[in-house]
Amino acid sequence: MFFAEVILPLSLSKTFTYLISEAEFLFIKNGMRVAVPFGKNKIYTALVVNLHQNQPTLYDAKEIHQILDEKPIVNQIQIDHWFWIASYYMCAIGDVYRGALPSALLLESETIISQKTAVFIDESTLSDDEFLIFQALQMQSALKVQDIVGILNKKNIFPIIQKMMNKDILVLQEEVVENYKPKLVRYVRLHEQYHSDSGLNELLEKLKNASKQKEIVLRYFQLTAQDKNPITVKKLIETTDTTAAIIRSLIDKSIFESYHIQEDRIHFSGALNEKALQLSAAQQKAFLDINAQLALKPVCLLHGITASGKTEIYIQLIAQYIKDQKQVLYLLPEIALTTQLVGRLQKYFGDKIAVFHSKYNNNERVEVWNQVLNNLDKAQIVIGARSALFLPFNNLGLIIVDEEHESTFKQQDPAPRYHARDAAIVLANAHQAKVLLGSATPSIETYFNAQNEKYGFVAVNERFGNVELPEIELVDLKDKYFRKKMSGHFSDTLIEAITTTLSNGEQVILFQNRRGFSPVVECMTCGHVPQCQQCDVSLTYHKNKNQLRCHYCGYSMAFPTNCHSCSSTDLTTKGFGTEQIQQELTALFPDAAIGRMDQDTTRGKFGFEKIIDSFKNREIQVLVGTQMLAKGLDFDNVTLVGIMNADNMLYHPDFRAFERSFQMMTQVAGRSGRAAVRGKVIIQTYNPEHNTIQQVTKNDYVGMYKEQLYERQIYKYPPYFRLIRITIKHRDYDQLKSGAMWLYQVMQQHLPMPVLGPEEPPIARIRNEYIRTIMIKIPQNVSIGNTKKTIQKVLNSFEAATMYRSIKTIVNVDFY
DNA sequence: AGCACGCCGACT
DNA sequence: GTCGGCGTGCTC
Repeated sequence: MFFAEVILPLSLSKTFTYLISEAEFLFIKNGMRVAVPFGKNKIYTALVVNLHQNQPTLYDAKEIHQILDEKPIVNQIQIDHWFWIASYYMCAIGDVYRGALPSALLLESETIISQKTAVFIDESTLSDDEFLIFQALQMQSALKVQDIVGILNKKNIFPIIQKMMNKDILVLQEEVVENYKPKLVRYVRLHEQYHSDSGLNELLEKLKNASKQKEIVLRYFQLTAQDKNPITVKKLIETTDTTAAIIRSLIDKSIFESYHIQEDRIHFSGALNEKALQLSAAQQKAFLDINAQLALKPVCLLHGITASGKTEIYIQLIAQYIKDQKQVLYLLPEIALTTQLVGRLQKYFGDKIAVFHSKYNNNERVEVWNQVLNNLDKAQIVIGARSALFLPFNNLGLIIVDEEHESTFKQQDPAPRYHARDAAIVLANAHQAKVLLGSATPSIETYFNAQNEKYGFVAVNERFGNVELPEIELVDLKDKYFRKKMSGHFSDTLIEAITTTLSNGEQVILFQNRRGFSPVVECMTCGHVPQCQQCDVSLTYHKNKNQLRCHYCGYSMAFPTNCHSCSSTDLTTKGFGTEQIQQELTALFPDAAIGRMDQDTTRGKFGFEKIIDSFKNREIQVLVGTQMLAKGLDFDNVTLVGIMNADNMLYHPDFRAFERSFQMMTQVAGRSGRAAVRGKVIIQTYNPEHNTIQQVTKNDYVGMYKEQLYERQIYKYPPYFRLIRITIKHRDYDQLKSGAMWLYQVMQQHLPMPVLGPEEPPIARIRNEYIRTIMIKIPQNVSIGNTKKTIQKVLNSFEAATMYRSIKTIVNVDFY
């Protein structure tokens, strides 16, 4: 007997065993997908990870339903890597599988309900619900489970279906739906009969009275003459500024005919720039040093100050690996940055670049997946956010992790909670590939590894083209408020600087970190602030929609007309977000073009690009934004950066608050003066003497590193200790409290290391669930593997205890 | 994640 | 007395 060991796309840690025939045994390879029945009547897309002949003793293995692939779509390196992620980040292998594979490749079955043919049904024997289903089936031959839920307006419809099946009225059928559809593009061409000169005259005669249609036909000729390529319907509509309806009428009249061609959804056409890349002396030296380091070590850190031209160094390095026919993965912290980067890389690598991230739709992702799988030229360089790490590379030579310090490389919410930078290093090791970590402000852990010579280290300390670092000026808010030099949140110094910059025709960026300082509504009479019903937070005021919203559960309500506590109508908005800054700015500079960039204004696939483009094109003079602005954007006309309030990031209850503040401010400051003119940065703060702020002004990364490292050692934080956070949630406050205490005590008994908690987080209730956290600090000299095993054991017994088993637990390894 | 089984309160 | 709510446990 032959068996296949598979993983299922469910949050399950086990693999499952299915029976296969000998022929299937010989055909199936690891990494192929098979459709398998699982549970009562569902079919899932499972992934084969092992083939064997060991019959399970405790149960009868089911047979697989169907083989879905001709050849593996996942390779062994990936499978091993996924198991490593599951084990290191303490999550189910099913979670990794589900997170890794584009969802279009994870087909799921859908139950199709239809009427049994050639059976007489006595309608009088049917109950009301049964009659409704019966009637619906007269109109439509097949129904889905969801349809019936809608028709009956009931949750649990299975008993009714069961009854009708017993009465021999219905049949069920599981249907696996293929989600991926190749993209077909609609083209138009002129109908054959008008190709000759005489036909043409006839056509123009015909359209004499339809000026719009005639214009379209003429434009069509113009376009074909211009670039010889087939003309898409879309292009014709765009260039002639018409509607699809008019084109359709031309097709209906048989003047045009339309046809379809399958094509890749994503293609970047960039003219190849034949000119070789010209590196500065400093860049060239860094490039050689990196190569020397990577010859000795698998990982190298490139510490290059802002605007030192790291991208050119990357390009040179990529070119080298491409020449050896190796694949290159370029990881970025933010999807929004890809457009800018793709544009730059195209000049050197033409169409060898593929992009992969979560804003791409399912079909687009499958295409990139297949390109990488088949090692196609057009996916030799993959640019992507953290999930690109899961692509089926088979010949990886280099991984670049740009802006290595960014926290977005760590996936926080749904499992797998992996860190893309760390997982990339493990993956590279399996491929015998190299990793380059780049940053102007490396994370403490990475710099520590470089200092200890675990990683290679290369520094670039001059800006490209020898542009000077910006001049940083601190503004003491305490003093300014005392001396009444403030207009709203703007100091006179900042206003003056903005005025000068604008009059020079240069641009300004204003940075406001919203974290923890959202605008709220407050009652002037009783001080009441509206709270979310389900979460322990104040509702946030959104001016453009005149709404109050909860950022945690998404609840929203209209702006209240009176206080819900005392009914007073005297309400005011408090707090300080980007919106308010924009508003104040408009009042101060009524003639300036002001743009805002935050989560609200960058929704949608190209929302971000739109704002960036209009800023680059200088249609916007002042850009107000949140942390998004800190991430590697390149504007050549910005000479002033203002940080509205440096303090709210400094005082966050987080061991990385100072490190993060330094990184954030240094990165934002780096946006200023990237071309010829020396830039200026103004930081408004209540604590101008604070060490971290002083380090930012002196551009003293090493000073910040040393100070933080010292504190990390004393207070037992990374890199000296590894942290695991366990979050537990429950609807019942008391049950959660006692469960948290139990878990804490048992953990402490079994672990010879600091266990902290159980702590109530700043937001102690979300979506009506109370939350507590426990933190475990693992010293360097203790085995992480064994510690995790112990933690898992304790968690297992916690989940087995009757009184606690309804409490949800979430483990987050290296949560920082 | 489903989905069934099984135990308690609101209806015929 | 039954219908249906959701807490609990298993799925190869």
